[in-house]
Amino acid sequence: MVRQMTQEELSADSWAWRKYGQKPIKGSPYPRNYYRCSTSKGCAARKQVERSPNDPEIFVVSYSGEHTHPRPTHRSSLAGSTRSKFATPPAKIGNAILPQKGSMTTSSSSPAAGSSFSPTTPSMEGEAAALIDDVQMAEMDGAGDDDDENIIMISNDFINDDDDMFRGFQDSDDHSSGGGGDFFSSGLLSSPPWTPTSSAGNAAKFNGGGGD
DNA sequence: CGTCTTTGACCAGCGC
DNA sequence: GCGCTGGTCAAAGACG
Repeated sequence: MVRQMTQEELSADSWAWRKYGQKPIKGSPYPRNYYRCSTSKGCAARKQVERSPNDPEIFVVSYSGEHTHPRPTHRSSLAGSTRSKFATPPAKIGNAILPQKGSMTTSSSSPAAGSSFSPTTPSMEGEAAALIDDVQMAEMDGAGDDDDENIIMISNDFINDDDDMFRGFQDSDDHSSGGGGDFFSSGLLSSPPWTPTSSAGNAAKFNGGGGD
């Protein structure tokens, strides 16, 4: 399953992922990060996260494998799971960072902005989840004719899972509808890139953007 | 102390 | 066979 999501959506992933690798990918200015489910030891679920070359605010996430355990509700038992270190402040990733190709083949240690990020287990679950709920609703409203501009679904299992997950936050929806805008005007994102009105532009960007 | 991230090394697949 | 590329391993250090 391949999915494109924003950093907020990435952060709202309620699974516990442990990073086990990062590699620079040829053709992409951003490295690819490899995560493995750390909730259960024998869980075979994995995901790969890389930034979209066309839009650095969009993360291309590839899921593989199946979780062999139910979705964790609390991760407090994990020692280091609460660390939410955003190494690169996402405020200015939209512009002004044009990665220079050349010297990131072997030495990926250069802390070029956006080279590393940690979407694992943020401490803002409730708010983010409620926000994502709005996102999903917006997708439902605006993406009726255009199937997939930001989110490409290959498997329906995760859709159902997300539905179940978000349904739990429905009751806290009031503050996200009224104050949801504050989230974006507070510096993280000036405007959500996936509003229905801008979907056409995104679709054009992904299809004919000429990224290759 | 347990789990995390980081990061270079290692391995397998592929094209020439 | 060789080199390139992508995926994984594992040691070392950091964090709560």
